[in-house]
Amino acid sequence: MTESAQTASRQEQKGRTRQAILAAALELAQTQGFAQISLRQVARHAGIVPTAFYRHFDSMDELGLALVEQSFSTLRRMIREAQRDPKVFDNIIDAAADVLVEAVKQSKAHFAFVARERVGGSEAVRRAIQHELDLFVSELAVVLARLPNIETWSSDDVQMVSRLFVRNMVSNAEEVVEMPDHRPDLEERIKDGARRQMRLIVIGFRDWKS
Amino acid sequence: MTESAQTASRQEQKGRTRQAILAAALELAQTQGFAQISLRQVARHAGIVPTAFYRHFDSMDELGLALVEQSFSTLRRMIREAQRDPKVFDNIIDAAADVLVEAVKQSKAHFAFVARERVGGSEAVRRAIQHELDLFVSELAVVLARLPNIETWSSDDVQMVSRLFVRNMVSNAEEVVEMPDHRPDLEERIKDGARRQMRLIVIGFRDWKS
DNA sequence: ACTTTGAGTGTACGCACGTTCACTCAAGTT
DNA sequence: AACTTGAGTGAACGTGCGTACACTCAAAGT
Repeated sequence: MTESAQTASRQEQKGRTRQAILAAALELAQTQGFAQISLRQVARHAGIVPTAFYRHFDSMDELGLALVEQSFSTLRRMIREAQRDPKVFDNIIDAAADVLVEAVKQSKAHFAFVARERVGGSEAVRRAIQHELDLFVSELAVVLARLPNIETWSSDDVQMVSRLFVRNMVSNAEEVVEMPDHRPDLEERIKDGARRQMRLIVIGFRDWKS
Repeated sequence: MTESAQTASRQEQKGRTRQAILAAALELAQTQGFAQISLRQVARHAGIVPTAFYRHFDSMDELGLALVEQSFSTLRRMIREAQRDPKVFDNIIDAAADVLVEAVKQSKAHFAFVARERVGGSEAVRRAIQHELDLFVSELAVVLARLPNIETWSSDDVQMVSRLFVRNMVSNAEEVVEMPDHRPDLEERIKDGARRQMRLIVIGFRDWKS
């Protein structure tokens, strides 16, 4: 990449190339899975020479970790925005199902990456994703604990419900990822399934405690 | 492998080598994931020369499919045996949790393979696993439908509960797989979690239908 | 006793890979 | 205007890969 845009402060350009690498890796990972793509493929797709890759990441593993970070920061932003919506208090379940499907649709590639590499990736990437998911369970527990009905539960119980929610989120995200594009019927089905499952968890939990 | 055992009818020997290849692939897949191991690695580990591999499988993909088949036939055998145990009728939930943990512990490698390649594998392997899991949902639905309490439910409802059970089974299998060896405390925790989750599903479902 | 069959061997090939190294040349600094 | 910095280049290396091909040599078939 001798040139790339006329707007080019040095660090701007570096950031742009970095993003190009991330985007290239994410796209390639879609079809073959991140674990099986090569440094040279990524470089080629990003329009740089293999050795230039090292100016941005020490190894493919570090690229993977950067993608994990990017994926979860996207997710966190969406959750934070959704929390501002007052309907969350009325009906957390429907809101969560909507957010889930919307979020996954909007950044399918990131979710696909996380879903795949969570179990299929390298040791380092797998650990990073598991750590982020654990964090996410705790964060969601905090949100849930503030909800009517739930605010009286013990924090252990809230934690477990949160874990079940996240587990279900992962499962449903996998389904949305595998879903062919432009099939609103399937999408509605998955949303509906997610809603039912979450309701199930809440109801089952409530009744079983009594 | 010029020789391997003195008992050697030709097809016996071929079968033995085939098993050696399958075992080698399964073991290697444990650490790195099946998708990233090479034909040559498998051959080396199985004690044959790379070209001999082709006498048994046309490609690594076909080897993967064979492993899928092997994994699920192991699982099916265990389920079939467990069904003969009368306690299944009294308490399908505890029985299922026991079977799950026992089965996964006993053939950890196969479960690890399935859990990983279900999302991380090649297109062909992924599809094969998904297909087997779909089959399994239907088979389990048949078993469930015969159970007291459940026998009055609609078949759609039974199918959905079955799907949730299987989804949970996959999640818990993943956990057992990641579990370090010789930690009966963790094992009991996972079993307990699985039991609670299944109870949750059943209770939630029953109460919500009413 | 002979021929046929086919699992396993050994060599050799072209290819993509990760990484090294010395380089260019524009942006940023003095 | 001269100097420094560092993102991107391009050639070269050693390695492991999948696969082709000609082979050996016992078991199985006649």
